[in-house]
Amino acid sequence: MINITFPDGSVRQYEAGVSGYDVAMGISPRLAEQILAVNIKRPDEPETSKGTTIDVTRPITEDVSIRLLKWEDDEAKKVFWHSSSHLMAEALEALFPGVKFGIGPAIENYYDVDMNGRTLTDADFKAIEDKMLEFARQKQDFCRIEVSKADALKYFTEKGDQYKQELISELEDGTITYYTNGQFTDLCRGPHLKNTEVIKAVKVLSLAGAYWRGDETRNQLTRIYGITFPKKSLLDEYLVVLEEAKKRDHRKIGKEMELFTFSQRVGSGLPLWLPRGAALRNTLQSFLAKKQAEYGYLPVVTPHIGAKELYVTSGHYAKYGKDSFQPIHTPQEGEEYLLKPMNCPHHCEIYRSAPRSYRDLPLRFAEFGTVYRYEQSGELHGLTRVRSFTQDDAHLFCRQDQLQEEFEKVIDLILYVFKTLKFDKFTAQVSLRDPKNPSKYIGSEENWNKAEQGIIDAAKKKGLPYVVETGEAAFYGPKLDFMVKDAIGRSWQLGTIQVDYNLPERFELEYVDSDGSRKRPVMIHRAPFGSLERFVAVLLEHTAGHLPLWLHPDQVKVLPVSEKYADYAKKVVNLLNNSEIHASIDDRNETLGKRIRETSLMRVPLLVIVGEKEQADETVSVRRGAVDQGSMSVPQFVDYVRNAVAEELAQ
RNA sequence: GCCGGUGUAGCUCAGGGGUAGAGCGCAUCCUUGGUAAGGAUGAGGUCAUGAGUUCAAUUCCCAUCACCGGCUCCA
Repeated sequence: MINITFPDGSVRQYEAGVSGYDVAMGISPRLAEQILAVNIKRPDEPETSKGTTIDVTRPITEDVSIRLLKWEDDEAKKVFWHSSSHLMAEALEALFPGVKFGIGPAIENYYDVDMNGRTLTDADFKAIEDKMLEFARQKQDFCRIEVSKADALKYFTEKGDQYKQELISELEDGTITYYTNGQFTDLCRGPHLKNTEVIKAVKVLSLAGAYWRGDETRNQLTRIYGITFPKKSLLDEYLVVLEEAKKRDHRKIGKEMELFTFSQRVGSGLPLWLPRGAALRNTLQSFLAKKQAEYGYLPVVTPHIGAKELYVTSGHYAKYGKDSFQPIHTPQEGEEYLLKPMNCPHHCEIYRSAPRSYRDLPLRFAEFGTVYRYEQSGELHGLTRVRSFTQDDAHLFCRQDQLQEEFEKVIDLILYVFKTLKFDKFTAQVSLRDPKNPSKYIGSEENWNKAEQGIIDAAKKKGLPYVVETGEAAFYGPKLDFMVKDAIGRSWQLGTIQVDYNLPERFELEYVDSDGSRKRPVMIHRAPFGSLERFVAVLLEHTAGHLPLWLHPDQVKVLPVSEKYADYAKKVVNLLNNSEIHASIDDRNETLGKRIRETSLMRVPLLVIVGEKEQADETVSVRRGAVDQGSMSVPQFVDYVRNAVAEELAQ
């Protein structure tokens, strides 16, 4: 007999070998129907362990704590979708004999397949969905089978599936399992559903190419994305959510709000900022510039090009020269210049422009620097990935004993920016070297260790929850990145802080220490927004374009109802302009309702209606968003707007 | 760069071998004291670009470019 502990703490005895399904059945048949998987945890596992998720039919042979997982549990969803991947593979094999399978992982809803030369298009989706549903209704059981490595290799060799062969050859004998459903057998660790019956709603979503094992030099497989649910209504809801998310797409909002555009003639990945977008950018820039001034940053300005030699010195040329915009040549001297892909080398030269004393440090050079990077055509994406973008860049040069404090102050600054803009759902990511690939990086082992430890210490000290990603470091140093998700859940890097011991060496940067000796400063690269372009994009998606009042490029609209009030309206505009509040006047003869509708589509947060019927000359009626604020005198109104902006900034 | 898709009026899109349509928007007028109001009239398009097949191409074929979803990459 074994003891099974339930989440409420109660313990029941069962025969060894009892399954999760049996346990559930003992409680109620209805529950047994609902559970998709079971999570078990042995008493000797540590507190933090999440236990192991297994098939509901797997025998349980020892004392465990048990959780019966229903659709509502994320672990159960994974099992459900993983089983759906197998169902899709079965459908594909039935429809297109000879296809070979790569990987259909549990965490994402896709399967990579080699279509054996056949091209799949979205016209095939319906057939795949129908076949999947057909198989699902057959109530195919998922059977777990343990096999030897030799047998497994033999099976997939005969089947001609080189991908599974490769996977198996890397596995250890004795740990290999198959799962079979219907006519389909797959190498798989599991766990899976009891049977396919619960899969009621199926949608094949999209196709993509994906390199086998993420390696550009290897075969490209067809990745088929899909989604399944235990109820049709859940699928419908999911599709609605997707549609809603598309409405928050910054490319759509940017067009509607007339913030930015692209021109085929200017070139792809080169954004054109329209007047309203430029106003938004400027507001963001001055917001940050003001804060940076408080933190002791010194604004600098550098050119958009630099001699090739500059980047040879920095090491960027060796690393990225071939994949960059190619050098600009001069007509006579045969000089070569590069469009600047980053500001750091220029700032290093500013540091070098004068002898520096330990008393001068830290020096913090800040620049809204526009940089140009040749991104592969397929990688371009709205404003989040472009070929010309403006970094809110700064480089801090400090002594080793100042590093920790400076780094922490940068974290404070970034948190301040994120908080003010209400980015509460960010992830801090510590990006370290890939220890398996040392040739990717420049600089000494010792410096890397120092820099990596410094970042981790600072993040810990600031109480920042972070995840560690190895292999994500820049080639010259480790990073602390702030990641934020867009409308449909894609993760983008915004703020970044990087510790760098390498560039100071390459540029032979020095300062004279208190004992008269020459020392090398440490450098911190940092950008709270990351880039204005990407930041605006994510900001728009987070707010669905309903920007905070203080940020809005068209904060106030003044709308005279009829022409006879035009003079008065102009007076209001002047007053507003003098109070540094943006206002515009539009005296086209249109109905008020129409104008309100239009401005709400434009997401103007504050609307002033001038010259309404019974109003005396000295009052305006004010609407904030959808809420009527009543009538107020013009000076009252100016105060009102000032206060509203201050309120938003203070929050 | 790679795989798949898309490119028709300001926007969202339909159409299809005989040089184009809808809804919304826009303009003018009428109606209406109102929060996405109604009516009438009208202006907008070398159907992404280039070459080809054809008596005839926006429609079919090919190439290019741009964009969309992924992969790879991301200083």
